[in-house]
Amino acid sequence: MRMLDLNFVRANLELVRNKLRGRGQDPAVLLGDFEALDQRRRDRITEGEQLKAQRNKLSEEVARLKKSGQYAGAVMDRTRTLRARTEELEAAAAESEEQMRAILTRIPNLTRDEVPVGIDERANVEVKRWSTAPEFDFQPKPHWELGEHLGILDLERAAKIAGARFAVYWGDGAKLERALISFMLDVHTREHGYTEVLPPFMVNSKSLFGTGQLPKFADDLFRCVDAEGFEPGKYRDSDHWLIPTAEVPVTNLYREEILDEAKLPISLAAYTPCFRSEAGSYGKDVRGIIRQHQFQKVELVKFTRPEESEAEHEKLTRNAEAILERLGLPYRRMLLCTGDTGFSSAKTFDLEVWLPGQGLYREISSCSNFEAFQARRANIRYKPKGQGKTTLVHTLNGSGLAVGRTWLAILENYQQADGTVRVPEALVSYMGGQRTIAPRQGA
RNA sequence: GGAGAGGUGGCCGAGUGGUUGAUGGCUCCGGUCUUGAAAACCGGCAUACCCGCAAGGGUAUCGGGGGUUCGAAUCCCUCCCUCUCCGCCA
Repeated sequence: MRMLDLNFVRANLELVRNKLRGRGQDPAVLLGDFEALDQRRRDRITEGEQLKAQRNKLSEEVARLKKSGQYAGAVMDRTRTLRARTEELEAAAAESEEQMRAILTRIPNLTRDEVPVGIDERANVEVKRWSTAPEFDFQPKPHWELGEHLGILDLERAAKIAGARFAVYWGDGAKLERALISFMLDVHTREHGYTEVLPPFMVNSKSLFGTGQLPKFADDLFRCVDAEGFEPGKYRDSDHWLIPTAEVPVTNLYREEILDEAKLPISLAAYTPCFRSEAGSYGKDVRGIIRQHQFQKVELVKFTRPEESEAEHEKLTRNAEAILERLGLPYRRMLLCTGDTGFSSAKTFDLEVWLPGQGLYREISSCSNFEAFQARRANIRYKPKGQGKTTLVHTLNGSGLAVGRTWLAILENYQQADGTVRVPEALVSYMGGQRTIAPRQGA
């Protein structure tokens, strides 16, 4: 189990080192003395296997002797003696393998060459901007004020029943969330060719390894208390973690499978809640519902042939943008720089929605091409026509969209001077014909 | 939770300690035949790693892990998953 292919890393060490530097990471820390470790590993394997070959020969000798009724005791004794030494070498080889595995599973994907080099979001590049930006003749409010005023967003009681970073939606607030989910799924399935799936909201650690959340990002996840704890390097079928995104269960649907080339590309759309511990983001985005332990999301996932993944990445990103456009929400598309691109991704576009209540753009979707990175970890392959060789597929995904952030973007963009909120035209039918969200009676 | 049955290569399915990485069938690939196709026939067809310029050789893998043994797909332990029955439950 590894992330980048060992042979590739070995043959392209300098490239890998450069790509790591591009991400702002120190190759020496991540790779250690790669060549020496690799050489020692190979020496140990070679030696151990030679001994095993010898042992196997002797065992065959025993069989031959016994078959012809001859005495085999002496050979059996020799083999027995070989055993201790063999086991030693095996253990040493296993130790080296583990060292290499630990290194490889922590190397992030190599970013594509067109990804701008930079250490943080300041180096991201704005690719496009789309707007029907609303003009306000009053001071627009942030969504938490609007939500509270309307009686549809209840953060206080959420904190009481679940703790900080949770939300309770009442009345039209709950209805708007549900309308958004249905709207997004309908557009993607009816117009963009995605198949809807409803996966489990918990996954095992093997799945989290497959998409790249484990081992490195265990702290960002909620893990259920199972009999077995978690130790990096040990991935199970039977433990339970809350999903941080539908990407995990949906991409892993085809883990350890060989897909039919005729069915590619496969496009799946899934609604799920997402759970994130948000460790390390204390004090960040504490107001409103920008950053929550639980939020809802409609996720788009694709499995493609390697040569189509770039084109499909653009299509997927356009599919996400279509939702923003249909809802009349101003946004811009950012090409993330090397340092801001996620661990598993080779190239990522973030879509950022305009939030007039706060006067800034906020990420509402992240669309990534993982190329073969996840496919290699999860072992998802297909058999190209004409060649016998099974090949890793490319995987992609993107939010289409984050529902909670869409919800708050609508509040902020469609607010009116009196604090009520207009319902975007595209959602009216999903809201049962309702055109305005007014303060909840009896709130 | 209790009792039982089972997990073998892309798929189906043999195999209960000794040239079994694994019979056979299907799919797939190449070829013969055909105007073309089908059928028929012939041949090929697992993966990873190690050694090697290569040819080739070696090691490991029969759900996962551990054990017994000179030797394990085959025996033992354990975990996971699937199926049947019972109980409980949304």
